[in-house]
Amino acid sequence: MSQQRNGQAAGVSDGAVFPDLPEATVARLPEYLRALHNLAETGFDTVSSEGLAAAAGVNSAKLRKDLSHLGSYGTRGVGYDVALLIAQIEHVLGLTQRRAVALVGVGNLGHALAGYAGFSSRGFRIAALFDADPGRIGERINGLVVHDIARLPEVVAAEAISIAVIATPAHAAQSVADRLVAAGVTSILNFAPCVLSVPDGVDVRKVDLAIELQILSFHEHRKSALTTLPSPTGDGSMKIRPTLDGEALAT
Amino acid sequence: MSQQRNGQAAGVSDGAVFPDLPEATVARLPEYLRALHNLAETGFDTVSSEGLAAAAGVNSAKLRKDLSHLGSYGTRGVGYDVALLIAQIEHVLGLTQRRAVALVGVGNLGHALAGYAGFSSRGFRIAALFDADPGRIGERINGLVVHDIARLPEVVAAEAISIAVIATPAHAAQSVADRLVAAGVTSILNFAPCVLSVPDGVDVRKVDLAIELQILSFHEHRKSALTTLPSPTGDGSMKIRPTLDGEALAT
DNA sequence: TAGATTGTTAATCGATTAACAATC
DNA sequence: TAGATTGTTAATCGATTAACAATC
Repeated sequence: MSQQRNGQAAGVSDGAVFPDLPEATVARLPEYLRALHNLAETGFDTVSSEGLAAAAGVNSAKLRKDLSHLGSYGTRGVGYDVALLIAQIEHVLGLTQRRAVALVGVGNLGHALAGYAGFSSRGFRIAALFDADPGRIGERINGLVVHDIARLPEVVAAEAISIAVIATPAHAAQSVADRLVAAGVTSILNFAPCVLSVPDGVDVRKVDLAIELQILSFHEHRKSALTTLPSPTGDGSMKIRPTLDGEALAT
Repeated sequence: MSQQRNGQAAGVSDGAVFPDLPEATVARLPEYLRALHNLAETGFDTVSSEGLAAAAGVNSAKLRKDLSHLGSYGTRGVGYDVALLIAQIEHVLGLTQRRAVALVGVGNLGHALAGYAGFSSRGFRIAALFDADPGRIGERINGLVVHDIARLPEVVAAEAISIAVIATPAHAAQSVADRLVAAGVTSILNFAPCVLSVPDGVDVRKVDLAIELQILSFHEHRKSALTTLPSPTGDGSMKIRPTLDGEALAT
């Protein structure tokens, strides 16, 4: 059982059909795509690696390295053709068709995700909603009716769904994942704060909102610990910020 | 201007007060913490690296390496004391006090985040809501009133807020970030699909829901491209899954 | 003591980055 | 041609992993 795909992105073993892409590159391509769409709307036909890198928040060496994995789509001395690069990245990401997505769990967070416009505008169609709560089944959200989760196999097949979003409480998520996999889903975006176990060949990505804040909390904690220490640059200045932590500080 | 903290986690330059933690370790500590709370609830007093690693979805070598950065809190031949390790991780993450968080943008997604129970149960208190839409100001969500964003400085100071969540449309996010920073916020969790530019010393983490699906889409695309290719293991078997992509396949 | 399990070492691997030759 | 910018190289850095000595 694998819990998360890692290392090089899957491709055929001889490398003839598709080049393998480093996972770090795959994770950045969507950001480049978003930046390119912005540039296109602003009227740019062409962009340099420096310009695109700035728009995507990375350095230009990394951007060029990433794009070099896709093949050569830039022109030396000129830059990249915006429309061409958009098409190429959309092709690599498999976004040339709109993908149908199932969403399981229409509570607080799931309800918001069902109405999230960003899914629709960036390559996806929420094709079906599911919940286990009898009180919610039949409810309409954004033009979609909430199905009983028992109907997963039927609806997943009918809508040709291969990607699902789990927005249930943590205690229900593993069971939902099992049922999704049994119904034929092969990619899962998990918002429940728990680890999912899935068979090889199924990809899981996890988004844990509290974990994001906890990582920020760590850095806040570090920053406040620096409050009264002498500057490491040796210029004699002190960083004085009020510490909210009330923690013992080295002096 | 920095857009994202990277590399080793910040600490004092001489390393005397806090050990520096690798960023990859920092990002996993919250997952260990969640797993430990589960174990504690299930009645475990002690857990081995093997057991905790399984619960957190990592391998045990990585877990031990991560924990070794905190100091030595395990007992050879026995394992880790669950309560002690919880306390240690919460201390390192700065979760010994409940941190006040501001949320800006109470539209579709922001409204759900304002009611997200996981923030409250895992170390945070949504202390204030803000929006720019006059139609939403004064609205009550989960017992909190939505303030005019013009009141940011005042409320951030009064509530001692250092962390904020941006859940506005992308076109408003940079301006909101600027105002948050001006008001004294030093950590931002950004749900808007855009790059934020902030001064050094301010940490930004970004969650882009569509990007998560696009990364899964890439892997779906790869999986369907494998459909009719001979097995790389050379056992003569074929991976036959119906391809939904309708894409030209090498044969 | 014997068995179990940690904490650390060292090898490996993947990602980042600066520099620059190639070339438009 | 001269200037600009890509694509690639090679060095560096950080993260992962297996193995095992230390030790409970």
